[in-house]
Amino acid sequence: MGGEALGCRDCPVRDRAACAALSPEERDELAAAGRIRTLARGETLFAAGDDADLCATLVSGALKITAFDQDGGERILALVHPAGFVGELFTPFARHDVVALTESRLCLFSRSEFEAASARFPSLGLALHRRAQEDLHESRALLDLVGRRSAEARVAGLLLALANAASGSPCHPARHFELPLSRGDMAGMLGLTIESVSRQLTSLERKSIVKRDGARGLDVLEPALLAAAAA
Amino acid sequence: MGGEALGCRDCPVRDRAACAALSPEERDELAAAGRIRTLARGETLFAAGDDADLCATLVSGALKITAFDQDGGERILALVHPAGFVGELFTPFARHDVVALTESRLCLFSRSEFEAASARFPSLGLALHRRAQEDLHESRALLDLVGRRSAEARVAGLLLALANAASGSPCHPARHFELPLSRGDMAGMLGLTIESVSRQLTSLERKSIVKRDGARGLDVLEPALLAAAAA
DNA sequence: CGCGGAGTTGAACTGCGTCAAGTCCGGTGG
DNA sequence: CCACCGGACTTGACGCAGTTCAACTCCGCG
Repeated sequence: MGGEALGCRDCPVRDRAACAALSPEERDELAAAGRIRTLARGETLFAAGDDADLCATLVSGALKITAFDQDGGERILALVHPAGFVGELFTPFARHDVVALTESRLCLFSRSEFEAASARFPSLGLALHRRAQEDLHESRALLDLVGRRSAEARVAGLLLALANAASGSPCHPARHFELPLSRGDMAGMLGLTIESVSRQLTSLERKSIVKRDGARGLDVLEPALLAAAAA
Repeated sequence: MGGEALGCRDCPVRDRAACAALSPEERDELAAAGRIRTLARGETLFAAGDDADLCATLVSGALKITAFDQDGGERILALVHPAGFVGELFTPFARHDVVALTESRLCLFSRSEFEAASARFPSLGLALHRRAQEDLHESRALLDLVGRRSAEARVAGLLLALANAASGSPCHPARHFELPLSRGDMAGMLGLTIESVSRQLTSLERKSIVKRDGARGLDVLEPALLAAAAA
């Protein structure tokens, strides 16, 4: 529960997160209500069914939002990247688990305080609304990726999305990056098995489209072919 | 482009739609900016790439939000039920097609006027935010349904969702209703083929869980078994 | 009456899941 | 330092659920 005070001045997401919509004075006021928390890889922020009394913006690292199908299989519904926001603002209980994929730093608020702030500062509420809309589009993009596409297309599409997220700029993929997801996580996102993901990776490697570098590193050798495979 | 004036007093969704958050005077003011439009089955409200200068709440009928994979296959990303809201508030272009599944009545606004109104009336902006959050949850629920579940579970889950939507109350399914979706639409939502959907329907019927009544009618004989099949 | 679109059904094919080894790697302890 | 272990990942063989392809039925409509 490491609760330090907030240092907004050198926050890496200070002008992309929801709070970037605030004036410096307003932000200071909000910061007084929040605190920093660090999550180790695999640690869960909150679980489905918990009181939804927390919310947070992600400062660094990566989170997953997961559900479980009756037989215990994990389904990943969304990834959260830095500057992303998590927490239920309108429902009494959390609907899904939120778990750190890598060591992560969060800017944590009590939900009631955050709601009060977004009522007081309309620009904050608007920024959150915009963010919810983006989450919706990402969710639909994932839906599109997972529905009725071959295993190769799904894996290629996910790698492309991760490469785009890894390079700061959203439209050209990073040439080299570390996968934040285990094979099991990828399988859970794509609705495949671990084995299928692994096979598709080796297949993409045999075609010289990507190259694995250790368990988690990845080189994108042919971005165009990767995009084509994702079609 | 049938543009009548708005008659909010006897609007069937007057206390469930976003505008229900407004006071009567505020609503009158908003209504002055909007107009009613009727869409025939199959007619499209706007298409991906269009300027996003329109938004609307659905008064009656049903819409689908669709994308197309390269080879022309249709993927349905979401359904819109009465009181639902469509339109991009934060992006310059529409991302997806929006098409009427059945004859539908919409309450139509220009986007700029609607944005102005939601800036002027914070409760309207908040109601839209809440609605976006609900859409997000629905999208994730669909993601969960479509990922790694058997064809039977997907069809059963969709029928259950449609039955719940058809009964006004969201938690007990209607015993009899008309499917707003064609087989092709269902297949497009679930990531299956038309043939698979058809087979699963006959299978559910053989198990006496549902009963088809003409091309579109459906009786839910055993809600509990249907829910079990959707697990 | 004949046409066309939507739906159903059947038979054969195939991509992915399942199961079962096997490999790689980091950590722990002798 | 090496030996051993366990977890994450890879690879192979096989079976099956769902796709594909191809009739065929049903029904509304000109």
